[in-house]
Amino acid sequence: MKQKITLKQIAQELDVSISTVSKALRNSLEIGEDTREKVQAFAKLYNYRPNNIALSLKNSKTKTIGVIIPEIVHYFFSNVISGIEKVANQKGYNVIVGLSNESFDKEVLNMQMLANGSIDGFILSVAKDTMMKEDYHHFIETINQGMPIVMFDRVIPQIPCDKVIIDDKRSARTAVLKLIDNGCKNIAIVTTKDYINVGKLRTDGYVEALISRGIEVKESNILKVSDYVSDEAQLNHLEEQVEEFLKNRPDIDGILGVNEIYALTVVKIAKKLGRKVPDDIQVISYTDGVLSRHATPSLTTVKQHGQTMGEKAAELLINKLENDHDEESYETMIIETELIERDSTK
Amino acid sequence: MKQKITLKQIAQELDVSISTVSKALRNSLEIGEDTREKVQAFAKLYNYRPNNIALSLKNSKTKTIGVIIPEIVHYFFSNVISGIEKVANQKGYNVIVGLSNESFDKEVLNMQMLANGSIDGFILSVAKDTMMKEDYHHFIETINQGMPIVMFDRVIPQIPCDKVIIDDKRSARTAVLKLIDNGCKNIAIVTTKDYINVGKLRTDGYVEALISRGIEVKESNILKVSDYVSDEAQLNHLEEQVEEFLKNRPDIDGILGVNEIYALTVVKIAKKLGRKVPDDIQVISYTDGVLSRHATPSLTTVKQHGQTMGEKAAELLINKLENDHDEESYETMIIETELIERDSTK
DNA sequence: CGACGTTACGAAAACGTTTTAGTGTTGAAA
DNA sequence: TTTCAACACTAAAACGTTTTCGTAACGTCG
Repeated sequence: MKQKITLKQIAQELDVSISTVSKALRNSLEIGEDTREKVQAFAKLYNYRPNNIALSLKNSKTKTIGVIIPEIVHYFFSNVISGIEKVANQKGYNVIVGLSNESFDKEVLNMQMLANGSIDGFILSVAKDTMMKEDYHHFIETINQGMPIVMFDRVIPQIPCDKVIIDDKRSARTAVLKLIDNGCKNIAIVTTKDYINVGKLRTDGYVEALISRGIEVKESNILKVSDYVSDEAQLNHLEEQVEEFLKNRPDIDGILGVNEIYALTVVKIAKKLGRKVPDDIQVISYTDGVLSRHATPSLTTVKQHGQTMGEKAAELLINKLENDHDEESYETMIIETELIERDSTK
Repeated sequence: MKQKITLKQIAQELDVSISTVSKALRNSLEIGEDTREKVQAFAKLYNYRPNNIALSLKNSKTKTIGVIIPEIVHYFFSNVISGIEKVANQKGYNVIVGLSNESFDKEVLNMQMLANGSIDGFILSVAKDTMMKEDYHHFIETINQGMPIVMFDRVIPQIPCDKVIIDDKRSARTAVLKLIDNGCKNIAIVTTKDYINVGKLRTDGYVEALISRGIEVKESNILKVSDYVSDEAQLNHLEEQVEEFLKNRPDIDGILGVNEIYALTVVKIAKKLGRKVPDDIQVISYTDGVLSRHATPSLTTVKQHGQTMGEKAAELLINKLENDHDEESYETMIIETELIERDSTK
C-alpha cells in the first residue's frame, strides 16, 4: 500500500525545495531544464497527483457543484442530473447530490452540509414541503453568502438567482389545443394542488386553451389530486381519486395529466371502466419517461428535455462561478417542450 | 453579501487567539467560562460554521463517498443511490456521483478525478466496457493507495474489496421453477452476452432450474441479445431480435427476461404476434421498476431491492472507513431477492 | 575591477482548522 | 519568602498547495 506522494516527499527525495518541485511540475521557466526533467520524471514514476483538498483550500474554490433534488428515483430528475453531470465533467467539475425527499428540513440540512466550503454553487429543485411552507430563508442566506444558486423546474420566482424552466403554461395550452383539434369536446385535467407552481401553471394553460377556443371551463373538470409521494398507499389513493372522478364524468373524452403517473393512472382506470384509449378518451402525459414510451397504449406526452435542462443549469452556474459577475443579473432560461405523439391520442 | 466568518476573524474581533476561539467553540475546559460564552455568543451571532475543506485537509478525511455507476436514468441505479445517500447522510457523509456511461475510459477518468483527495472511498458498479476489456488496473491502484472500494451488482470477483450482490443464479432458478410450476413446458430466457456476469449467472440459474426438473436445455431457447445502451436505435435492434426469436419458436410458453426492458419487449412482441400474456406465454422480469409495476399486464418480477443494496454498500464502506481495519478482510453481502407476482404469470 | 543583470533556486506566507506544547499569572502550601 | 500546582490562555506546527519575494552565484559590460 503506497500512499499518495506529496510535493514535500518529492522535494526531500530529490534534495530540492518544495517550491522548486511545484514550479518544475508546472513547467515554470524559473527552473533549470535538468532539474525540471528530473522532478517530472520522479513525479511520473510515483504517479504524483496534486491533492485536491489542498488546492480547494488554497484557491477557495472546490470545483464541485451541489445538486439538491426532491427525489432521484424519478425519470425527470435523474435525467436532469445526467445532464448536469455531463456538462460539469466536461468543465472539470464534480457533482455532489443531496436528496430532500420533498421535505423542508432535509432540504435545509442538505444545504447546510454543503454550504460550509464543500461546493462552489447549488443547482436545485424546490421541495414540495418548502413551497407549501413558503419559507425560503435558506436560499436567501446562501445567496447572501456569495454562493450562487440555479433553480430548475420547481423554482421560486422572487428569489434572485438564475432559473431553468419550461414554459409550463404554454406547453399545457399546446397539449390541450391538440386534444381539441383531435375532436375532444369535453376535456379534463388531472393536476396537483395549487401550491406546486408547475401544476398551477399547467392548469392555467389548460384554462387558457379552452377559453381561446370559446369552450366553457368547468371547475368540475379539474381534478387536483392530493400529494403523491411515490409510496404505495398514496398510489392507491391516487387511483381512488381518479376512479371517482372518471366514474362521475362519463362524457369526458380528453384528459391532460400533469405527470406520467397521473396520465398512466387515468389510462388504467379508463380501461377498467371499459373506456377505450384513444377512441373514447384521449390522454396526454407529461415528462416522456420510460412509462409513457412503454405503456400500452404508449402515451402522447409533453417532453420536458430533462437532460437539456440539467445541461443548461450547469452551464449557467459554471458561468457565474468562472466569470466574476460583479453585475448582479439573473437569467431565466426557458427550455422548449415538444409534443411527442403516440398512441393515446388519435 | 456577508462572507463566511472564520476563526481568525472572530479571534481578531474579540482580541483573543485563534486557538482560544477554537477551544471555546468545542467547549474545552481549558477556556474560562466568560471567554467561552463570549466566543460562543459571537460565533452564533455571525453564524459561524467550520470550513469543511480546512477540516478535510487537516484530518485527511473528507466525509465524502464517491459513487460511480454506469448510468443514472435507470430505476435500479437511482434506487441504489437513494439507499446510499440515506445511510451516508445519517452518518454525516456526502455523496458525489460520477457516471461512466458504460465506458471504460470515463470510469477511469471519473475515478482519477475523485481519488486525489476528494473522497474517502468508492462505491461502484462496473461498466460493461470494463468487463469486456477485463482491465481492472484502476480498481487495483485505488485499493493499493489505501482507498477502500465497495462494488455492487456488477462486481469483479477477484478484486479484493467488499461486495454487495444478489444471488443472481438462485433468483433466476427460483423464477424459472415458478414458471415450471405454473405449467410452462418450454421456457426460454432473454439475456445478455456472457461478459456481463449478472447476465451469465442468471442464465446459469435458468439452466440449473431446467436440469433439476429433468427438462432438456436447448441452446436455441437462450437469446443473448447484443448490447443495449438505452438508445433509440438499440431499442429497435432489441425488438427485432426478440421478434425474430419468438416468431421461430411458437411453442415457447414461458420466458425469463434478465431486465425490465427485455421482459417488456417480450410482452410487447408477444402481443404483436397475437400471443396472450399470461395465457399463451408467461413472462417474468427483473428489477421491479416502474415499468413492471405499471405495464399492462403488470409484470411478475424478481425484485432486487436496490435501495437496500445501496444502504448495505454504504454501511460496509463507512465501516471500513471508521474502523481502522488493519486486518484485510473483505465481505460479500448477498441481498435476498423477492419474487413479486403480478399479472404476467398465472 | 566594480556594477549590474541573469539564472536558478529557496524561504515563507497564505488558505482555515485542530492540537501540542508552552507561558504567564495567581494562589496556596511549605 | 520560595515553590509549585492550577488556571487561562497563546504560539506554532501541521495538513498540501501556490506564489511572492528574496538571494546566492555567475557572467558581462564599461
